[in-house]
Amino acid sequence: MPELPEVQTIVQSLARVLIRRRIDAVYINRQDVIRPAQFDLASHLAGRSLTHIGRRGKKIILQLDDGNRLYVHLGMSGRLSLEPSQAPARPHTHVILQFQSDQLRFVDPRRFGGIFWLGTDGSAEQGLGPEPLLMRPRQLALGLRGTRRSIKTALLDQSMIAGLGNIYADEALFAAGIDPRVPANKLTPKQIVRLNRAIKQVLRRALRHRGSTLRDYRDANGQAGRFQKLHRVYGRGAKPCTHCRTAIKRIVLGGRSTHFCPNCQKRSST
DNA sequence: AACAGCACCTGTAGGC
DNA sequence: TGCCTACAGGTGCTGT
Repeated sequence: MPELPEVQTIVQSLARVLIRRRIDAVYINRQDVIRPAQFDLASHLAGRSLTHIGRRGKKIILQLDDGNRLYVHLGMSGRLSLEPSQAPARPHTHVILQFQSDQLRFVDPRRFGGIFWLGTDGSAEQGLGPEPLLMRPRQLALGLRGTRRSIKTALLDQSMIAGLGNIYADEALFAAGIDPRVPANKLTPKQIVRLNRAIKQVLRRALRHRGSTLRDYRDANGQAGRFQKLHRVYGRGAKPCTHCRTAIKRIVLGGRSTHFCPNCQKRSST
């Protein structure tokens, strides 16, 4: 479900409320969303407070006052929601952190997400490429040079760039005027510069609109995002391109649906 | 050793 | 209404 803008939006709303607040209790309804398996999360969290909440790629990183850290990955359907303790818990609420009068609830119907204990030494960097908002064209060029996969598929590879997902990969390629099927190592230097700029531009705009809500994404306060209204290609198959009116095409690349304008995003464009 | 393909899960929307 | 299929903001494993 959530990509960088959605994750960042959640992090911001959580940080505003939870920093320095004590975790009074922890309720685990499903142990198997916690990694490592069998890890006793409750006893490591109870009585602690949060000193920092941040993000790396799509991981939400929580720092505790005893120096331990953990991260939450939301997978496709995960949510972190902050609700009054007495509010009824929705189905698939797997873990609850009890604060004074509120609860932070980890809800994840499909269970592709999870809660990962890092301890004091674990790193959230594992397998992650550069942060797209900080990325230099040279870093992008370096990564893309080494793969013949389609540029779309390459952008979804978190070790290439950390934080893009299916929506923002498609939107960035549209903004850059690049055909998603082009092999990554065939992009010209000019296209790479343009793509790097397009990625940042799309992500910043999405952040300003608090992410995209297609079906069930909500921030920590239950608010939907608004950026879906500004999508130019994602989910717009057969609709007219906002730029040239050509019908947006939907194809499958690397097993993921991919949307693009066959006129604005040409293989041959430089 | 890179890469395609599939598995992991549940919910929902659309066709008949 | 009910049954069936297709599809969904992601990733990790498998075999080639």
